Amino acid sequence: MNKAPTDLASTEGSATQRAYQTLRQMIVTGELRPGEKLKIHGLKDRLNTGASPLREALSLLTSDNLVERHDQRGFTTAEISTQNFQEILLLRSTLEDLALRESIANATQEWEEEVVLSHHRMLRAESGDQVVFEQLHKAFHMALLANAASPIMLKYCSQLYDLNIRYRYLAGSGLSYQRRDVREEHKNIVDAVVARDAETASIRLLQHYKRTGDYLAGLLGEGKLA
Amino acid sequence: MNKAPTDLASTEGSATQRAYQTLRQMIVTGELRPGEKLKIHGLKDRLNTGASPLREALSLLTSDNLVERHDQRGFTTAEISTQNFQEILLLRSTLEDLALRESIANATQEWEEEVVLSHHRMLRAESGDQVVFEQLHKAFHMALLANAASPIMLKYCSQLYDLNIRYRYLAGSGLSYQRRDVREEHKNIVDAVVARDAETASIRLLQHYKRTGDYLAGLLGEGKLA
DNA sequence: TTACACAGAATAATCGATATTTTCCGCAGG
DNA sequence: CCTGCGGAAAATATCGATTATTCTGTGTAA
Repeated sequence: MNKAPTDLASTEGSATQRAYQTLRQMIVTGELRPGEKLKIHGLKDRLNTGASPLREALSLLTSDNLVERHDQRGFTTAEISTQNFQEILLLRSTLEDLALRESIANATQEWEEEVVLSHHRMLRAESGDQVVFEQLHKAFHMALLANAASPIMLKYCSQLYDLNIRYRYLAGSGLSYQRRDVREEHKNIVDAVVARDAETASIRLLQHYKRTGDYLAGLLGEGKLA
Repeated sequence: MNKAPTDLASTEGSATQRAYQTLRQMIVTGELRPGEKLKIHGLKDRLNTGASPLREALSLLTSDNLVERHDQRGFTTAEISTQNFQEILLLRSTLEDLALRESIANATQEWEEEVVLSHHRMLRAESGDQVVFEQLHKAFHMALLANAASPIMLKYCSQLYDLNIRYRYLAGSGLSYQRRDVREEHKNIVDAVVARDAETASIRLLQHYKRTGDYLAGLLGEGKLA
């Protein structure tokens, strides 16, 4: 049980890169609470790395809206609020709608196969570790959009996805009972994509977001976020 | 004549913050060319600051899509391309449309006055220094959106604005002949805002972007970007 | 001629120590 | 009781030097 939280990929990539991945994961999963102060010294020990890579990693996370930088008084994780959540939902819906349509407009066989594959992988991991599942879930959703030749938009979508999933983690796993509906929704999206029906695919994707969004917003409103 | 290019606000704020502002300006105005390698050592001298603040500033710029980070082989400024330009234009149009409508929906007297003021300030600086004018131009456009209670969206709009204006700088000042039309367009947008007519304001704003966009895209296509 | 390997130089990344700034707490004065 | 003012303690930010990595050019062998 004493695997340090930073052991992922012990020496792969730069120290900055490792710190970045680790911190991002810790924030998204709620291991670092919203609004929590991120003290350099403390994290230095926890991730056993130097201050420079740490600060760099935190700077990178700032642009992902996961960390706030307060000049001369350090870093904190981003706060949460219903407003923030609603904004993320709106932006996500807007941008993913665009991206999905572009993706379908450029449809190729490789891309279609990649969508099917990532969907399958996600299904297979459904009963396993939540963190693994969520990674594959993200991979699936990004695969839907990946065929859009718009790097900035995809980057935004990825960021917004993480911001959104953070709320899901904070809500705990009490939402697994929905799994069955969600599964059906995913399946329907894939079907529409394979049929190259952008209109239907988009409507289904947005509904999918709206539903889980409403559910989470409900929890948020009740102050039930852990 | 000794003032280094970094002397702006000699000791105001942190070294990181200063480096960030300076570098951003240098990239946006084209003083640092697209795709140019950003060597830490060289910049250290130019901005006379240490390596740590520099790296941090570059990390921050990465999230603004102005700098690319290549793990273990340094930083470069972002490349330009017509695709990139078109993507920026599309995202900008989409997001600013949303933001402007929200802004108008929340309209207050203070906000309205702020719009009028920033418009006036921009007009006044029209014949002065290009850099000053561009700053006020940005201030005006951001003022239009500022009443939207959506921080992430505003951040994206600000980033996209800078990415866009970079192309304008790269195209040189050969576009000043349009000034008169643009002036009229600005005026019309302000009028629609004051009238709280979201539909008209949005249409005018998007047309405004489309026009300057088409013009710049034309230059880009001809390879005329300095 | 091309492919490969290697050494040396250049550059990036990181660390440890120092300087600077903020925060916190107790105390005096209103 | 509240407010404002030091001054120590903590934390941040920065620097200079060290370490690790990548790049470059040259020579050798197939």
